[in-house]
Amino acid sequence: MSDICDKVEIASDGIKGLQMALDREWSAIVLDLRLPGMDGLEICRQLRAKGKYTPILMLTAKSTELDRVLGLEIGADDYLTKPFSVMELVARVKALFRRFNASTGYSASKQNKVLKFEDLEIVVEERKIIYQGKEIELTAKEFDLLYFFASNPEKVYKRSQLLDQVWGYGHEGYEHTVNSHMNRLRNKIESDPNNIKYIKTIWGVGYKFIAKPLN
Amino acid sequence: MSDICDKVEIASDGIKGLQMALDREWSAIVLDLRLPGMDGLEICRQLRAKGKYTPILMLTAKSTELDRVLGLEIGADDYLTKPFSVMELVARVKALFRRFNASTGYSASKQNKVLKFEDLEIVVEERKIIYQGKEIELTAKEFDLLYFFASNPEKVYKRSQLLDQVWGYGHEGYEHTVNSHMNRLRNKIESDPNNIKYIKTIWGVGYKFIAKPLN
DNA sequence: TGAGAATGTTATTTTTTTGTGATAAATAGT
DNA sequence: ACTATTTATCACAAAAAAATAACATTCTCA
Repeated sequence: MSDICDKVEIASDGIKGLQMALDREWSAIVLDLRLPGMDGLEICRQLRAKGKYTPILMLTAKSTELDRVLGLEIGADDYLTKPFSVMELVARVKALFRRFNASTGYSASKQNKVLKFEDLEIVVEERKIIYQGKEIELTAKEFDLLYFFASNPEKVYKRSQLLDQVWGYGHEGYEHTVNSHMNRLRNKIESDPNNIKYIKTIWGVGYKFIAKPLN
Repeated sequence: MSDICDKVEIASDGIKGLQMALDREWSAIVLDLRLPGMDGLEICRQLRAKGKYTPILMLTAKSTELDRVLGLEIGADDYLTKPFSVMELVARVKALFRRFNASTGYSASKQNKVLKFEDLEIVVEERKIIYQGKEIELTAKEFDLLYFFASNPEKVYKRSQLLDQVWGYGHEGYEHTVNSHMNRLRNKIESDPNNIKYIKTIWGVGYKFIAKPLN
């Protein structure tokens, strides 16, 4: 989140959160429906009733249509159902910024448009990659995984971390699912298996993206 | 300003502003000469050089004749010296609208009135398309969707984004409504379903318009 | 106001993706 | 070299997503 925020603060319960929201000006509020102290809907309702229109992103485990309508009617601006990935959360918060703080917002999304490496280009907005000069089709998960992974070259990720980040916290699944996806990615962007250029296995730990960014 | 505009957006610096001006269609641009990032004159020059003829109202503190002439030569359509009253600004913007969007009161630039692709032409002012040499009837929603969509080739849009942009923010509706419309559009402009030329599905995400603009 | 068109919704079918299990290969420790 | 552990590979079935078609509702305009 640090790439889109100057300052993040967390309230440990609903009542404190409401107080913070009222006391100061925020760019956006991420609000869990299920909270100790005071219910998320109630907070939302009270904020709006008191004339605070800070953009609110509501998080919830319940995903029924009823809840959704209720949440939005009470004044939330967007809504995310658990489990969600960090990427998704960041994207939604960015969207909130764009919608409500127009002047600042436009830049955020246009930044980081293209990740460039030798022989590999990741065009985020177009969700496509260009490998060795030609476009390669990736599935949604493949793209998300590669994009996240390639955003932090040289950093080693454990499989569990990749699951958390790309599949979403709380996602129940096996770690070796990551293997499969890395395998599929390698088939698409590692033309010479004896000379790995991008996706390196860190034995006993996880994976590391090893290409140098060109921009 | 709200009495004369549907939507106003503000760029925080010159470079972002130029990007916004190029990315989308605007009825008019109010441009400050003195800007962080990129000079107003330069923006004006670049826009015109790239074939964007959105009406521009230039604001400036300097009021010498030289600046004025330079500003207009470079392609600004009107000019306002600080300090100015809001009334004056509104009046000038209205005048711009009158001059440039006379009959329709809507679409802006002289250029780009027609989006041209191979086998497909979108005539914005007449809200009609020409596919494979002959005119095809589109309904209102079909046209709006196609027009918005085709204005940004290669960019991937999620269904929710299309709903926001074409149906309007706050529109309550199902995402699969978009599917239906895309389906109908495809029936009209994709004569060979095995060889998609315009409307590509990005599985798990949304849609992308994939034809290359010809102008 | 009423017929026809446009649009939105629902249900069904088709397609694509993706998670998983089985097995093979690779690596590290002894 | 042998074993235990980790990773790669592959095929397949389940799940998810989208296309399609049929239906219902809303909107338009004569």
